[in-house]
Amino acid sequence: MYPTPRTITRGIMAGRPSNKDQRQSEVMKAYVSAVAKYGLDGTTLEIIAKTAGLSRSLIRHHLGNKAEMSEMLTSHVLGEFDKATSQLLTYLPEKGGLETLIKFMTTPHEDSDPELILAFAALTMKCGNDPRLAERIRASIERFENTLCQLIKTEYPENDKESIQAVSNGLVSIYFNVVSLGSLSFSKNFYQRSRLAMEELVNSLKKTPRHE
Amino acid sequence: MYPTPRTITRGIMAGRPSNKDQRQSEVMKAYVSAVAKYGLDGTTLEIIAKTAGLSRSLIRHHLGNKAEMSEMLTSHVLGEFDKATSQLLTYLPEKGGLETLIKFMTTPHEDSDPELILAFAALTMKCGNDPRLAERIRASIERFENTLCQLIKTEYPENDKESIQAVSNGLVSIYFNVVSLGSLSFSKNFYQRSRLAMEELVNSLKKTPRHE
DNA sequence: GAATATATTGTCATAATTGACAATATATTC
DNA sequence: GAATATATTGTCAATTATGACAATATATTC
Repeated sequence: MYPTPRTITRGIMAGRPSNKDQRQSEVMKAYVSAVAKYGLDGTTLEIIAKTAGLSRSLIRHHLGNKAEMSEMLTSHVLGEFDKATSQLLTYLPEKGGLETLIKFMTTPHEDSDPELILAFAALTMKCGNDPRLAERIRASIERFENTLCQLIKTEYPENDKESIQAVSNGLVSIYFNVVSLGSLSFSKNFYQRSRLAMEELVNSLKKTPRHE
Repeated sequence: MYPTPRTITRGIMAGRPSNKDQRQSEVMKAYVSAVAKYGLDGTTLEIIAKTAGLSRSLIRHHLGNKAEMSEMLTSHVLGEFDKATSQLLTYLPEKGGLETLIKFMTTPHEDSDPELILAFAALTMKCGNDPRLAERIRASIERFENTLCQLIKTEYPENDKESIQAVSNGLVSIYFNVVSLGSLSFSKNFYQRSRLAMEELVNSLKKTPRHE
């Protein structure tokens, strides 16, 4: 039996220090990985635990039951996606602008970025009966598109809003497509075609004559 | 107990006529619907049965166990996708060409076409550990892209292969994106942007001067 | 109507997934 | 070292998904 009830706090801080925050981020990383591989429903607590190298019970202790974990995953994925979107605006101009971004978007990666997008996609396919989730995802995608619009506007200021939005939409679509089909092991030509498509989209905009 | 063994055939055709083929196509339709809604792993035999209006046991009788059903689903989805691709080549030119196709691809549908693409996408996300499946899907997508290349070549014959392939890749990407995000209930502007992006891609090609 | 082949329904055992919580271990304050 | 708060591990019951197959119903040939 339980020796003593342990809910009485005497106002003094004592006891083993909590590592809940660290564990949560560890588990979330594993969760995203697992969802990218096995899908939202295909991901069991057992799989998450194994991926994270922790026991299932421990995960339950730190993160709650599966419903609560799903909610956390949603917030985590959308949050990370938005964070990446914001960083675009901050770091991209000094890194080489659109050209660099296109190169990045059409290069096969093995780091965690694609996993995030795949988890994002998995969430997207799950909001048929969840209008609130749909609204959140829509908002994130629109933020992404709008951020791209700003970047495009910086390099191609002469163009009207509609054209820039169309190009932005095209770039985002091709990027999502590249990531989503990443596990199909396409040849380099596939990525080459995607990159060319992005470039042709951007080239459809009016170029500003450079100062000399 | 079973009254008599029933495996002895006397060479004469008798017995209740089989409706296995019809049942299979009914179940496959329900299966695709369910996968589009609940994902590949989220789709249980129970859900399929309910969607099809049949009992789970009956489905098992006609279609086998879940592994066998999954294999059938794969063949069915890829087959239907390829069939649609072939029909493009046959019917599109007489229906108005690329312009009509772009309009079709960027119009929100509620029929079974998006469900098929969503099931296709669900399959795609499941081939991380299944190189053979990946190969089949890749082949289907490349057939789709190549078919589109032929159609583009017909209307824009002056362009080199690379440009046409890039445009084709872009159109396919945007189309997949539109369908995949279909459940997010985007505003009409979203579809408008996607359509404009497709049009700008096509307009990036050299136009052949028309005969007068 | 008898024999037969298939459709359809129903039932049961097993495995997988999960939720709840008991039990133990560890780090901290005093 | 005592008290305490948390981490970590372990166990068990409930639910669900599934496979197997028995039992019944129906349509066909003769």
